[in-house]
Amino acid sequence: MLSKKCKYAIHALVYLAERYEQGPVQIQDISEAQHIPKKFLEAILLELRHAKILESKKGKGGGYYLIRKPTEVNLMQVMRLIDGPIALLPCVSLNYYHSCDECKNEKICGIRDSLISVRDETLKILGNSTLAKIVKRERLTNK
Amino acid sequence: MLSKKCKYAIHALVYLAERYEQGPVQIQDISEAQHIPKKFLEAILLELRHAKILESKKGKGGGYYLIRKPTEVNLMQVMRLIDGPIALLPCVSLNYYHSCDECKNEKICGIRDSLISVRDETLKILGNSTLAKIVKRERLTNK
DNA sequence: TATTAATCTATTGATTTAGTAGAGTTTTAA
DNA sequence: TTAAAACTCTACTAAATCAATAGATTAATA
Repeated sequence: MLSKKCKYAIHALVYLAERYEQGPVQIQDISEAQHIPKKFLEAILLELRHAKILESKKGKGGGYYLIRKPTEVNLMQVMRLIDGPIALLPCVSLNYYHSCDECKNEKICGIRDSLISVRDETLKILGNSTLAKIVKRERLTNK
Repeated sequence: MLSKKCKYAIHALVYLAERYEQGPVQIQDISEAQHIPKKFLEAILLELRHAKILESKKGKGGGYYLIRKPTEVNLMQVMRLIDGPIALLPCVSLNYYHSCDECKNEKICGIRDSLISVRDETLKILGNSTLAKIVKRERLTNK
């Protein structure tokens, strides 16, 4: 399961993608529109800024805005950033690999194959789910 | 990520599948072979018994054993039992569904489509990963 | 220079995870 | 019939993570 934090991050990013290149959007605005606790959202947006997905502007007329194209930000990146590994076990993770201490021999472990398949399929779908596509989908459904 | 509990459960089941129809296996035995804390394993096996995957025999010569064929127990069942939902959000879960309180309209939510795809692909793979296949895989690799 | 809005540090309560302790019950075999 | 083996059940605990809050600070702008 995704953490609430991650879900919030995704919703905030989709909201900002809808307003791409339309100037900064205030935390308050996102918070109210997406029903995310303001202070919690602050921390999330800051993290996304450190990851160079967002940039911010202080003072009057300030706020947050996307600095990457909505076609270049996907769910895989966001989930890894906020929640960490996507794989179901550390020993099949690409970005957060570490071996299972219990397993004497990883090569022989019969459950890894399945989990590697799950990981690959999941990454394929999430990597393909860009903010642009999500926004497009919402606009179509809303018609 | 799977919990340790779930990983332990899978390893214990694979161990028992290797010994299918060969009589009860003691907790102690599984615990040592798979490096699982004995008391923790006790609780896990009990849960698997309540789920009618295992049965136990008390007293001398007792232990745990599979009461379903290794071809009829798969990772999907075990993960759902021990860790709960496989889906990445409650609102796309088949067995543990509940709506997101924040989302005003689930139909419009653009991220659900991707997460439904992830869920379906994951279920397909995990549902296909039976204990029998895992045991077979380990035996082949071990050759 | 007052106001607006992000930034940063720190803390907190609730929940989950991973495990432990110990008394109780059932079964078998000597 | 009784001792030992082995599962059963209840309760507890430490540590980590999650979800959120508080408050002081800094920067930009009109």
